[in-house]
Amino acid sequence: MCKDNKRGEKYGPEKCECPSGRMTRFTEPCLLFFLAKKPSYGYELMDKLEQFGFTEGKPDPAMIYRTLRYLEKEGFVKSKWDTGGTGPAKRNYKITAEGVDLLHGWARSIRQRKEVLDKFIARYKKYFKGKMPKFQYSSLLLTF
Amino acid sequence: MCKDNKRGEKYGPEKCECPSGRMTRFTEPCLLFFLAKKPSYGYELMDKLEQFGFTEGKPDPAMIYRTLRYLEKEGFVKSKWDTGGTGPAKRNYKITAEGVDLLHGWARSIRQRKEVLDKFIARYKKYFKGKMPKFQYSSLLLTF
DNA sequence: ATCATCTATGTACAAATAACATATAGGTGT
DNA sequence: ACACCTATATGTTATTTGTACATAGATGAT
Repeated sequence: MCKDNKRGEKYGPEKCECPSGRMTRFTEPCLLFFLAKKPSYGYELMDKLEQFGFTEGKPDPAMIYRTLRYLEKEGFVKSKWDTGGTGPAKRNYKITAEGVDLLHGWARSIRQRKEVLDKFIARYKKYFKGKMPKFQYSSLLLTF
Repeated sequence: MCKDNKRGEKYGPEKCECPSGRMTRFTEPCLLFFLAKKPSYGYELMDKLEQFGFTEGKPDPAMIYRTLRYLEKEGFVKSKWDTGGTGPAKRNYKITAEGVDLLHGWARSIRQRKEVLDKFIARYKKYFKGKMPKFQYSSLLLTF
């Protein structure tokens, strides 16, 4: 993410042009997907998220733990303390049938979202073809 | 959007399984794109946004007008009152060179985002191939 | 053995973003 | 005069994410 980003604050006085670089609403489906493949725990899942573009010095732990506890509260995952193995105790999560359903819902939404982005990019390309510039906002990570 | 959606409130007491159906952070790039093609004004732009999936009884006017004023404050667009024509006066917006640059930045981010979504969908498909279910969360619009 | 470091989970608070409700006002048709 | 459509705008709340920090067991080095 752009270090000088003050732009998030759209409705306040700050000023910076770069988009904010969030992984908006993407943590939850990713966690569900990884848990669908294999039970795991927060700290390990944090690393796996890098596969989906959460690359900036690791995804925020707060986000991961919060999301996991939320998912458990709603019955989409279940956890048990795992005191075996090395290091501090881990909270091991398994996905439930409801969680798998939710993941399917997410997949569907993500596909729709992707199609909208495709459409945007197609129109953008069509309009700007030929006059593609060197980008000014170059080092941005994901914006939304 | 799902009418019963109470799920946005993830960290509160409410409960509903459906993703929230927002057009997260997409208004700004869309507005910039339309203005790059042709000067326009808020009310007209509102209609055009439906082309990109803002279908639910029109996108929130507050969102459009606030984004436009934000963009003007930062110099990405400029406006003039247009009192000619029928009906109340319109505030006609034109994109600036800086605005076009910002649009390119957005396009880049959107492309990156799209690639992440592609990757997610590919892995999801690979893992669930064969066992694709009838979706339980069926009537969702865009989630993020 | 105490200190630094890594693993692991978590909370509190603040900032950013979007949604919802409402206000204002000119124009058009009846 | 009235309803209705166009057009812009603001205030407040709800939702989501980010930043900072707290806790604590294990491991290895001095």
